Amino acid sequence: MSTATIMQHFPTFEAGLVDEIMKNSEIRTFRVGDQLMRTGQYFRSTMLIIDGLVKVYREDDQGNEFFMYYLRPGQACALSMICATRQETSEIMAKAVKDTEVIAIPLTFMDEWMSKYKSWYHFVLETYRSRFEELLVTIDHIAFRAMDERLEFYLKKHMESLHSNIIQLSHQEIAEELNSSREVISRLLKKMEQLGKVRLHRNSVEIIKLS
Amino acid sequence: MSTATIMQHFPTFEAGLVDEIMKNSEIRTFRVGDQLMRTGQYFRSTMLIIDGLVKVYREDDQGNEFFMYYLRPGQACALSMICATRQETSEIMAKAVKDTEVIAIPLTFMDEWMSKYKSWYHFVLETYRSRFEELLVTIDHIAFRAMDERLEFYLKKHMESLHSNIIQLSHQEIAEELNSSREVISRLLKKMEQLGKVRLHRNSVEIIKLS
DNA sequence: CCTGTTCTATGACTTTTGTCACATAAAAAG
DNA sequence: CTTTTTATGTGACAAAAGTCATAGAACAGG
Repeated sequence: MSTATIMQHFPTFEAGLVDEIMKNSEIRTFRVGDQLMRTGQYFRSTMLIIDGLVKVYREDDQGNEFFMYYLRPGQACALSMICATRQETSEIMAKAVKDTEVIAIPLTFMDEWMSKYKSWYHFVLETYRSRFEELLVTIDHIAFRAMDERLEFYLKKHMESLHSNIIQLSHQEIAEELNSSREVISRLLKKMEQLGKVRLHRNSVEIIKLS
Repeated sequence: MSTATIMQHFPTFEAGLVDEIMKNSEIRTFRVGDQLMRTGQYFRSTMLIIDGLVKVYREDDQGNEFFMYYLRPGQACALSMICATRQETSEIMAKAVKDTEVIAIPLTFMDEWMSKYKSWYHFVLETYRSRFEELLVTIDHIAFRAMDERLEFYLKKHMESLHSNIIQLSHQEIAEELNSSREVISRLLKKMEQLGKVRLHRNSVEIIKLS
């Protein structure tokens, strides 16, 4: 790991903090599909994303995975930052959707850095705030919107995060992430295709123009 | 406001912090139904609940109110604590369901106290963590559960928070908080009554035994 | 190529939830 | 003690979403 890598993705971090990160943390790499974090697992470190893309899910007891939001380079998992004091387990699952590199920082440094580095303090609070707001938006959608709107929103988020108008997922996979069923998603996508919003291919959806 | 009042509800706060709170904050009281916070409003202070009970909602653009969680004495609104730096507006609405007293602390003290008082620092992080987890549980319910289960869970939370097995709400009001319709709630409650789980009265639901 | 597997399409049906209409019951107002 | 208002109960129906069954299309591996 180089100083430049950290500074590139976390430009607000002051020099002393960058040094400490260099000294005390390690790089971990995950391949597409790997889980960075499992439901029920104990946290040992905070992970800062420096490359790739991560999807964060909430799981229920029957193993259903509900997609909540993306983590991009320059971001971090909010939950892992705060479980420092009480040794808590993860309430969420996170999965790499591109090959991903993270900086893993042992939780023992959290409290110390919070008071020592203003930039770290602001980063942690901002991480919490932004993840909280993502959750609120997620709640909006499942509480107030019907499946067709949720699907469109899902495709839009996906497109923005992957910087691609082609979504490499089967209808089955999309259905699971929205906690719906394959047939429902197939039908809604078909309707969207007829409206010229998408084009459907095997294992992928090409986005033409969303409202 | 007395030192004792603060120490009673926030026993972890150290003496210096209690003094600062006494010096720099004011008590505000709200009657049943009053809004402590409106969607779109600017934050000017953080509010610590010392008496009463507050419900926190997410609103959509059509004015639907979706109930998320309760705030009890000893707790605080997570969002208001973190919007200190960037002057952000509220993403939520909070309403008193009992006559409520809060300590209103101007946001200008947030950063200073975070580094000065360990107990404040832990309180803020713990507030964030616990509200985050409440939101995750909320998401579980709307994503994975059907209305009958959500209704039972709603009644259970209500009962725990109000320390009463009688819920003083009309079917209409319950329906609005679950973003459902009056008829659906009436029918589900009727079914629950037949199963001996509740007894129905005008403008109230008496909880007998929930699963 | 052929063959088995996976993915998608779609009709028919069920269940759940939401809506409309109207009846009845309970409380409030006069 | 009426009248009016508000809350609840319920049947009938509509719409959305989930399930089942089945067929065909696309691909993968020999």
